[in-house]
Amino acid sequence: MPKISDEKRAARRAQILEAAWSCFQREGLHATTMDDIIRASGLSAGAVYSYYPSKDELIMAAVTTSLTELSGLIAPILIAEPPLPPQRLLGEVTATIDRFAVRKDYDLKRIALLGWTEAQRNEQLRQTMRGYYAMVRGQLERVATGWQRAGQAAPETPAKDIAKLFLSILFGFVVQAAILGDVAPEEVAAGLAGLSLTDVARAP
Amino acid sequence: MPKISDEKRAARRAQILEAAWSCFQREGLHATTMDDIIRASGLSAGAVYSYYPSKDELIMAAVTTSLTELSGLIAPILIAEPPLPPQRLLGEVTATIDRFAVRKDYDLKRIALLGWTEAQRNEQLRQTMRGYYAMVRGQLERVATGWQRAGQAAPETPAKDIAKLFLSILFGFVVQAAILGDVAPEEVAAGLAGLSLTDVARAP
Amino acid sequence: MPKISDEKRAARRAQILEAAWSCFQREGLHATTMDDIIRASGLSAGAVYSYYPSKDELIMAAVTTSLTELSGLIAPILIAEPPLPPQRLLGEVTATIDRFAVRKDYDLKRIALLGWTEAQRNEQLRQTMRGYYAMVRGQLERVATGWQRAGQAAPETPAKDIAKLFLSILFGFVVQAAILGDVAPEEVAAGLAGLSLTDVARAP
Amino acid sequence: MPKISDEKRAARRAQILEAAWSCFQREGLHATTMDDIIRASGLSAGAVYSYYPSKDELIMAAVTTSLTELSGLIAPILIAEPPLPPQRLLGEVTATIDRFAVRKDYDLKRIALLGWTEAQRNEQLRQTMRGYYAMVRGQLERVATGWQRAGQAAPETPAKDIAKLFLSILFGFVVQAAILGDVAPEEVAAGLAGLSLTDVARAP
DNA sequence: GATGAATGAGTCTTCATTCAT
DNA sequence: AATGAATGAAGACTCATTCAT
Repeated sequence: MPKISDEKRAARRAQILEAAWSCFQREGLHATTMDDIIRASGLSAGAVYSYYPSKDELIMAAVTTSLTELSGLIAPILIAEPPLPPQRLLGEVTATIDRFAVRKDYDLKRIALLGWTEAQRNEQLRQTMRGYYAMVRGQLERVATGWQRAGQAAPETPAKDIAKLFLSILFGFVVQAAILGDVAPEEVAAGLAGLSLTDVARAP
Repeated sequence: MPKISDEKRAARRAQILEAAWSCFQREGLHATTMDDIIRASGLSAGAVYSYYPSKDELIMAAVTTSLTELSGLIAPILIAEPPLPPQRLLGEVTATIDRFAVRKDYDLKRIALLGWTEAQRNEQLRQTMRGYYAMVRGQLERVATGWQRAGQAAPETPAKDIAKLFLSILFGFVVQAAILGDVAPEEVAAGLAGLSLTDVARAP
Repeated sequence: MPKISDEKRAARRAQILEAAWSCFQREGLHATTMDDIIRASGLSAGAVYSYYPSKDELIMAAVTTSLTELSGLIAPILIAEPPLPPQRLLGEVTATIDRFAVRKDYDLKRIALLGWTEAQRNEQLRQTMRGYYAMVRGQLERVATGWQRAGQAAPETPAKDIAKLFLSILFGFVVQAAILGDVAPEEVAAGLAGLSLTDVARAP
Repeated sequence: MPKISDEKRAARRAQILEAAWSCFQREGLHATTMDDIIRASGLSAGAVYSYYPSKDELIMAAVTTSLTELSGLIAPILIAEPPLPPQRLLGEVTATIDRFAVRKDYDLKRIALLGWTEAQRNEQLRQTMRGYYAMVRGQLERVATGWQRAGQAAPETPAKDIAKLFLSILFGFVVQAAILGDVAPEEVAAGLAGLSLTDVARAP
């Protein structure tokens, strides 16, 4: 076989990653064997290893790629100017996360949980993840400041704290949906609205 | 040989569980070997196996015991009548979670993440966990109803949604603290206050 | 496609052999991978395999070619009539062996050791090697007879034994130079002279 | 099983080493698989690995143990005072090497060749080996000085050169016996006598 | 003729579990 | 009851070789 084209190479990598995702999500990162992935990918051991030199690299790729792809989808929502009001923003972002299971056998929420757990023992992954979430939290902080300006958040509360609260809600949505399974984006959004008291309070 | 007393037996089980926690949290559930735990416990392989017949049982015990112990600490806060107002409740519960970590070599947040991940592939654990969190959410729903009665939550929002939002915040606090590490209980509580707009709105 | 010329074919074979030598000597016969050789040769896997159909063939070629090339250099020294006296002959032959190593990335002594070791498990190589060394020993026997005629060796000693001793010295020089590294041709020659006692004994 | 006695432990190690020797000598160091050794030892994979933590350690042990055991046998011959005359010494040492196949399936000469080859790529082994042979050569130098005092070697030749020559003969005997197989200790000894010319020269 | 991606049997090593003492 | 040596199935990864292009 002559040299393979770059697209074909990328397609093969994607094919392997797809297989890895599907196995990881079913069995977890460490309980998945390379053989599982190899069989799922439809390729041979050697082929898989020629694209990803070790199981660890595959794990890193599976997790960071998820992170990056999700990032691409969420950023536009966070960047919108003026920012969406709290409940709307929450509804949009959680819906995006929920919808992300674009590919068959791929559920972002499960992968996210796996990645968080793995980050506890994989320093490199931990760093990458921290960088990524720090960035998201930065964007949320900007959004929070916008809310304060728009009278949608208390001005005396540090925007950073609002960002932390909001990020918690997002993370928690992922966990709750993954484990209990009965949480819809609208529900958390409604819950936040219920706790905000905005309407109630404003109704003189 | 004389039969071992029940207390001694319980003490041994605790000793092994302690060892398991410390290893699990450092290495993760699957990357931890029985040998790690055996060495950490200071007992022999045979002894450990006579108390926990398999690694899976040990994993189950480590996770469910955490769940139960935490439950015992949080229940009183949720049960208080009348319920604490939203921000206070959040502050109390997260602080309890945070404090629970103090025990040497034991960090509830890490164990929780491990447990959630494991629940994805262990049906029995998943059921146990669901049951437990469903109960917590039930309590939260009762609390939310209390808030609505007290004018601390919008009455038209389903109490269930408020409970879901609140549980998300708790889960998310655990994740954010485990990964980013720079989140204090007061901060998320303040963030919620900032988003509630209660004071602001009520001002005029 | 045009058939490749015989010279070009021979040049390619030499190029591959050169690459193989350089790898073998660095890593040993079995720890060298075909990929090492392929990369060192600058050719493709397919190309290398079209010249040498297997790793074993390449090993055989690397070892026997060395043997043959060395043979070509040593034969003239052994054939000289009348034969050089013992110490001179030893000096010349070891110097020739030593000099043969100069070629970049090629050290005959290392290759010889590899070949000897491989001959222990490769029957074909063992036969080839035996034939070759039996021939050399035959030449040495002729030389020994010459020495006896010239009064340079005891006439009552079987010439064959002298040949065996002499071949041992040569083999041993290779080993000692390869492992200890601090042995010069003149030194072994001088050592033999010292043990010969010729001058001393003849003195009175 | 309770703690094993030290002797039993040593016996097991010996049993594994024996198995390793027998395989190494048949197949060579790298072509031997751990599975070969495991099967030959009659133990399980885990057991073998609990005594020798890696194949490399086993190789090191196999080679250095040979070196040490041989050392114990040869040292007394070299230390004798006054030293045996050259031919006798050569005869004794080569005979000792030859006889060394104490154990079934163990041939020192083959192991020596394997060790020398391995030392080319294993720095640790190379160092160990150098130290060992440097010591032997030191002893030979002392012997050579004795010969010179006794008029059995030319006094003007550096004793070191005589030692180098002698060590070459020993190494070469090993190689020649391993490859050509038809060399007896007496023959090399006789060959050296024939080259010494002692009797001839002394005749008049 | 040449290329180099793909194959898959085979390698070393680990580790949950057992059981003779 | 307790010990810890032993088991052996299974895991990650390699590498000689092939063959579609």
